[in-house]
Amino acid sequence: VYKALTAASLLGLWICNSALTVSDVALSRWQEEKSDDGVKWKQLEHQGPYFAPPYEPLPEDVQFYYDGQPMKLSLATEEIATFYAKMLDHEYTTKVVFQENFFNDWRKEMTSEERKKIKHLEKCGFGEMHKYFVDKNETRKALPKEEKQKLKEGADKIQEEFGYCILDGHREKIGNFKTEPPGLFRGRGDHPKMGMLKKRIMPEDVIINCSKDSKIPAPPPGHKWKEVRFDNKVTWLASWTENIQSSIKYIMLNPSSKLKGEKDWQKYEVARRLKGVVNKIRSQYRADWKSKEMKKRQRSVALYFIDKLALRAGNEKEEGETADTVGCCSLRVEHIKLHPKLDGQEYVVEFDFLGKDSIRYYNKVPVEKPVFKNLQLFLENKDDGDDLFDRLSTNTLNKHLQDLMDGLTAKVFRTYNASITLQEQLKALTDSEDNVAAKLLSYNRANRAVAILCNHQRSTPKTFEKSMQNLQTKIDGKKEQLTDARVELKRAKADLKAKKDVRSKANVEKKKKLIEKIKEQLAKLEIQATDKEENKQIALGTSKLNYLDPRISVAWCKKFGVPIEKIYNKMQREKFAWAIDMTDEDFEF
DNA sequence: GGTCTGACTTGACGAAAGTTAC
DNA sequence: GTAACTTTCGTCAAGTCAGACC
Repeated sequence: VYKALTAASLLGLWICNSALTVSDVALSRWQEEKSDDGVKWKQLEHQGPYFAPPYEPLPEDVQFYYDGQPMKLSLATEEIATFYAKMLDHEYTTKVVFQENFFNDWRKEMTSEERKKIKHLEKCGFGEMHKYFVDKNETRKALPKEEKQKLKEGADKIQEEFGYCILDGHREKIGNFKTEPPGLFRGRGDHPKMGMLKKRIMPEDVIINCSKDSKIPAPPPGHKWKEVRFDNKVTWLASWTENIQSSIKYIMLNPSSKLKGEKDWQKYEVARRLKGVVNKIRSQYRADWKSKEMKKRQRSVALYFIDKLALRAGNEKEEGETADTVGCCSLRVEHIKLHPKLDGQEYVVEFDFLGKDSIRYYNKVPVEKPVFKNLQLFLENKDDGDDLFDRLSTNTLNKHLQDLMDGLTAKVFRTYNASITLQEQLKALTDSEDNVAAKLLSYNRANRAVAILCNHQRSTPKTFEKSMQNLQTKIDGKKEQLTDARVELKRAKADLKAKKDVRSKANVEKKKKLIEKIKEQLAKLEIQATDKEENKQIALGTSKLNYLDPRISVAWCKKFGVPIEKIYNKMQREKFAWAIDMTDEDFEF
């Protein structure tokens, strides 16, 4: 089996394999082989990144104004001005931090004459430039079909040339093969660096990673790479350091690639191993709630939260460099409230904090008594801004988890709990007698339970109310159709009674069928409306893509005769190709 | 142990593409 | 045929985690 797997993989195929134990064996062998020296590939060849197009100067008649007077800007200054002008109707430009950061960085790039003159942002007139870009956008949208086709062909050609690489003998799609264009940094939430200038990436900034014996990509004419290296222990093809946080950005493979697929598979296998030991781990952390060591108590309470509430680990962050957000280990006193009694429940913890992407986490959770008592203890003599778990770091937590199970880290609990919830919910909600639409509602509801657990929110779509209304109109229309059809059936029946001929009989049957069809359509619409309403502020995509073992979904589809296309779109089917191929209806997470 | 940093995953958002309604 | 709406997908920011170093 292992040989077959390797061979199949080399061909870019996924082994079809129904026996789970067999795939387990294949995986562990693969892991063994992979872990020997950390080698990720033997051969890698690609074209390097596709660079953002150079700045196109504004036409003569589009002007920047200062203090009401038109002012010709140097090219570099003009380019940065256009970044701001383009964003004029975005909320960002109303924020003081954004304005100040932008203005600061902009002035740094000005010529000394410009800097002497341009001293206040509020005297800058970007309006004409803004209008120019809005118009340009509309013109592009209104382009005739053939022109659009030409643009598309141009993009396809670039994708074809830069969008693929050769990895260990097969052609693989690259995820992000373009460098990020220059612009103004858009941090999320209350980000202290929002509005700062994100500089243009040049070939001189880029490190290329490929095989020694491959055709090394040529830098654009007149340029050089920062470095060319041959590191087969990492998976990236190119990288550069970005100037806002000085973090490294990478060009990597598409999720559909073998490399990423195998990694994904491995992730779910780790989560499945957790399933086997989770009860033991749970009794252990319960025991630790009574430990004499403060460190252990904090660790065990934090782990309880991570397990029960699917919180993120919560690494420390550098103050003032990013938005103030937290996860489990970085929770502060101000983020929880303890209620001995609340709404008829005992020992309730009220969480209120900003998590990743500054998404608010708000939850009132009844906890076990020892947890509550411990929290009271942790809070003693602390101020709002102090760490709740002052003796705990994600590092020590993960080291502890590693001791409990090989490969176990805090985030595995999120994967495990998400996947097991999906499996349980699907079991509880699916009725094999239902039609496909109703089964899909059950699937979405199961998916939704996970999204709620993981706190995956979305802002209500701008068109939500309207599209809800439209759907309601459709439903009303269908109802009317149904009433009409019923009247017609009555009429047809009366006709049959009077005439008693074949034609009238056929007509009655026809009307009956029509009613059935309309009823079905109506039910489908009503299900759609329910689904939509329940999904108003919940994002299903993130859990589907990152937390739910796809084999659960594939098995469910097979078991209940739901076409896989109903739950996974094209991209998702490509990403989960490994699971679609190997899973049969009996798969258990 | 703590800190720093490189590599990799996760995440919301919005533009583009696709579909439906008129 | 096109406007209106929905879905998909690319983008890039923001996390997690491990290993090096002290």
